[in-house]
Amino acid sequence: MASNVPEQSPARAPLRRQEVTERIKSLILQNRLAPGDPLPTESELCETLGASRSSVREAVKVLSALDIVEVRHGHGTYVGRLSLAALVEGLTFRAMLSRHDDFATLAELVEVRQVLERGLAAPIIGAFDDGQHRSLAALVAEMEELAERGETFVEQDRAFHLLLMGPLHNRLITQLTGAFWDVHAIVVPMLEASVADARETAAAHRAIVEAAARKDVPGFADAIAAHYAPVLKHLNAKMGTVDPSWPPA
Amino acid sequence: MASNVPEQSPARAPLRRQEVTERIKSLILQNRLAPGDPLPTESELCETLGASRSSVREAVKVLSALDIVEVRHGHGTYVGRLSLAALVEGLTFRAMLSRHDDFATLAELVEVRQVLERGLAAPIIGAFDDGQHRSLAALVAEMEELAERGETFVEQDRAFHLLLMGPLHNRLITQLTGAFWDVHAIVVPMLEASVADARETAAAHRAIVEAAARKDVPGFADAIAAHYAPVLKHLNAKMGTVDPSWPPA
DNA sequence: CAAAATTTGTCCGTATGTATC
DNA sequence: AGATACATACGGACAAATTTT
Repeated sequence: MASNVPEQSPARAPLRRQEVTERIKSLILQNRLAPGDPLPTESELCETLGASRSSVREAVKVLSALDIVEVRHGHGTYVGRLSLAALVEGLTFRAMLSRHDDFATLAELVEVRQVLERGLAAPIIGAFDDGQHRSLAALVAEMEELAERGETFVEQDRAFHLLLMGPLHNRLITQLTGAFWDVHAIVVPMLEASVADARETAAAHRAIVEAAARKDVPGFADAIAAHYAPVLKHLNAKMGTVDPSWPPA
Repeated sequence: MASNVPEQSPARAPLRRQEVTERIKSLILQNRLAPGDPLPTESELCETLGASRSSVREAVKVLSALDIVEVRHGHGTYVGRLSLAALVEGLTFRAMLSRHDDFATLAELVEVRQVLERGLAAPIIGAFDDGQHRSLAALVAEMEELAERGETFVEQDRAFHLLLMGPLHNRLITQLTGAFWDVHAIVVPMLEASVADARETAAAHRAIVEAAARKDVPGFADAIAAHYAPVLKHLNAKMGTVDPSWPPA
């Protein structure tokens, strides 16, 4: 059960690409660069680091996948936004791969989202103010309007949950919320697991806002649970379901 | 090689590497491969996908960074373990980059860990049984023994928190716990932010186990809070601290 | 508008290191 | 130890995208 830290059996020659990767990271750290700051060009990195262009490029691509670096074709290489894009891509792939047997991965994801929001009930309500109330109420109104017309409201839904977390001033929580939501939004349509009734979902969001406005912590937690309950029920009901017609060519 | 179809305006030709990346992912999905299953060799992928080695290699490196693919030098390419290694690397880098100004990133990380464990108090206690009690108590005993000798116990600490989450049967929660813990363990030593007193930490873990054994949900949540409180206090106290002597050459 | 300069993207050929039989 | 299969690394050439002149 060793954690994923150095493994040094027979001191093996470190791979060239790995060396370059680490040195680029050090370059950013030691120069205290910020997202958007320019990095040396490929050829400059080749000279500085004494590596071929192939090695440098592969290293840059790895860092690009982690959003530590951002590459713009014909323009240059820059420090990345350090987002959780890699988490989204990894979890999305995992969910799609496990989908054939069951929907366990997706259900686990929903559980985590629920734990985060329920566990943060007290601080969320503590920081709940009028401005936030108005913004959330407006989003819910949009949801209800769209639901009545038989339309969906993915954008409003995402904004709602992010806005709920915003006042906590914890960027990691906000980004995790967004990341988990993104995975869900990407995977669910591919499962053809039609979402719950839109009106029901809109009503659940309204209940969350109202509980928060009442400063009712247990009520808020219950409203969160009620919001996720139909999703979890639906996923658990589809366990074992297989759609052999997907993915298409 | 002139394009007989002049691509006009917004529809930009997708990059070769991106195409290859997607097709390798599709290859895994459509063939329902599992972690450890072998993938075609580089040259085979070049033929199948009609791309050069460079493009294939860069694509494979990206997938390797996400642990969707695993490359063993001189052996072959295989489906990866789909771990959260990319999350660990990304968060670690972010924490080290933000360290110059403050310890906000690390503090946010600790908050998330706390929310997860506190929010899961009820299900954890619901699934708490004798075997788990013995395992956790044994770990705590080791901690106390090591603390008395003035030693640390990172391995026992990591195992403790993973064991706490184990019975929930939610792999995502378990992996997130491990990932967050890893980031913390990697970053903290680099900050020279000396950890709290080992005996105090061991005692906090014992309090958690005892509350769980009593089936005392609020007591468990309080014990979790008491466990993280000194860490958060310490991080907040160091806000703005800068150690110009790091990193070394 | 057009050409040039800069930078990343792609391809090829070759040589080397590594693991397995 | 040798042979084979595979990934790693290098260098050069040209294509594509972007900005500047």
